[in-house]
Amino acid sequence: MSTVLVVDDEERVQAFLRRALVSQGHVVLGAETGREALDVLATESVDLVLLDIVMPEMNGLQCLAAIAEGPQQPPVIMLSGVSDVAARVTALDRGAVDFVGKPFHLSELMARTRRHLAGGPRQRTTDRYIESGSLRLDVDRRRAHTSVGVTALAERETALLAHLMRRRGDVCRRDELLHDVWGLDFDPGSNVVEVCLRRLRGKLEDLPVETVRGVGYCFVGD
Amino acid sequence: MSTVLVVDDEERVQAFLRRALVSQGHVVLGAETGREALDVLATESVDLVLLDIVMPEMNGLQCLAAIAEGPQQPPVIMLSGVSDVAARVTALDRGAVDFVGKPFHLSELMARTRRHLAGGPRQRTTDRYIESGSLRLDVDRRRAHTSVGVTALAERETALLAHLMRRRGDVCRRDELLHDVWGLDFDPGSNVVEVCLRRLRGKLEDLPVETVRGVGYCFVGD
DNA sequence: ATCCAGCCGTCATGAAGTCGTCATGTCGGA
DNA sequence: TCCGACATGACGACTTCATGACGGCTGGAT
Repeated sequence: MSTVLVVDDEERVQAFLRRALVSQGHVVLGAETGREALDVLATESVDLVLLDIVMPEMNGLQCLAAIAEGPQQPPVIMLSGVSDVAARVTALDRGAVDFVGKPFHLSELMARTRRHLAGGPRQRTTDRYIESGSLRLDVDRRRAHTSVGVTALAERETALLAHLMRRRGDVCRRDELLHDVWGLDFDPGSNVVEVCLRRLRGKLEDLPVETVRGVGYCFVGD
Repeated sequence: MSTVLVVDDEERVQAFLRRALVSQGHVVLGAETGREALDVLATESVDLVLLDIVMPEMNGLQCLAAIAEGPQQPPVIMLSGVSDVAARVTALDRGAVDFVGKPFHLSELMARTRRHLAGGPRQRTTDRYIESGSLRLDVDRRRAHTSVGVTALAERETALLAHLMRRRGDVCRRDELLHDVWGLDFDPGSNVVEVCLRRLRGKLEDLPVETVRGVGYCFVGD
C-alpha cells in the first residue's frame, strides 16, 4: 500500500500510531527526532509524514521546513498537543497539509491519513450522494430519498441504481451492468438484472429508468 | 444535512463550492457581497459560513466582525488567495474557526467543513458531553440523558455510543468500530459489536442507530 | 476471605433480509 | 400471428443480525 513515516519522540505514541497504520495496510517507518526523520527521508521513499511538533533537539516546525528543502516532499500532517492557533497557522503556512491536535481520535487521524495518501481507499466520500431531480441516493447508507419519502435499499439494488444514475442519459448495456454491478464477465443465463431492476421499481415509484429493448436500461433523470 | 453559506464574489468559485457541498448532502446558500451575506444570516438559519477575504464593498474581515455581532454566530471558515500570515492570524483572532488559502485542495476544504459542522475537534477532544437531538451523552460520567430520563451506561457501551455519535451521519464499519472502540485490529470471530449495541438499544428506547447490513451501524440523529 | 453485583465476551438459536433462480404472464416488432 | 424479450410473482438457499442466556472476571462491601 503506502509508506508512512511517523515522527514522534514518545515511544507510546509511536507504537499506537504504528499499530493503527499497519492495520490499515501501510508500511510504517519511525523516527524519534527531526534529524532521524530527515535521514529516513534521504534514503527511503515516503508517501506521508505524521510529524509531532513538540520534540527535543529539532522541533516539528523546523523539521517541516527542512523536509520542504529535502529530496522528496511528501505531504505532512502535523500533530500537536498545543492548540495554539499561531502554531497551527505557521504549520499550514509552511506547507503542512493538515493539522491535528492531540489527543486526537484515531478514526479522525486515519481518515485524514487516507485522504492525503494518493488514491486512498476512501476517496469515495465525495460521491456519497448521487442526485438527479427529486431523487437522491445515499450510497453509504443505501437509502433513496424521493419526494415521497425515504426508502431503504439492498446492497445490490443500491449498486445498480448508483451505476445507472452515474451514467444518467446513457444506455447501460446488460453485459456492462453484469460486469460493473455483479462482477460477472459472462451471462449467467438468468434474468438477475431484470429482477434487480424490478425490485427497484417496486420500491421507488416513478423511477425514471426506461427499458431499451434488446440492449439494456437507461436512467433518464432531469 | 446542514446549511452552508458561501460568500464569494467570483461566480466560478461559488459554483465550484456549491457543487462540492451539495454532493456532500448540504443545503447551500450563496452571497456575493458581505452585505448580502449579512442579509442571509438575518433571515436564514446557517450552520457554517465559507467566507472569502478579498471582496469588493465590504471585505471578509469586516464581514467576519459583523457576523460576530449578528443574531447567530455560525462557525466561519475564511478563504483567501493571499498567503499573508498576518491576515490569517487576524482572521483567526477575530473568531474564524479555520483558514484555508486559495487555491485549496477541495478534499481538504471539505474535510474542514465536515469537521466544523460535526462540532469541531477543538472542543471535541475536551468535550465531556456529546449531544444530538434530545439525546445527550455524558462521556465522563457514562450517563445518557434522554427525554425520558437518565440512564447509566457501562464503559464499553459509552465508548461505542460516543463513537457513533461523533460520527453521526456516517456509516461506521464493523472493523472500524472494533478498531476504535475495542482496540482490535482483527475480527474476534464473535458478535461483540452486535451484542454491545443490543445492550445500548435495550437501555435507550428509540436509539437513532440504524444497521447497514454487511457494513456496520450509523447514528442518524438530526 | 467470601459474597454479590455489574461488566462484557461468547455462544446457540431464531428472525429477518438478501438475492439468484424459475415459471409464467405480457408486450412489442417483424 | 408468432417469437423473443422483458415483467412479474413466488420460492428457497443463504447470509447476517437480533436476542436471550451463560459464565468468567473484577471490584467493592460484608
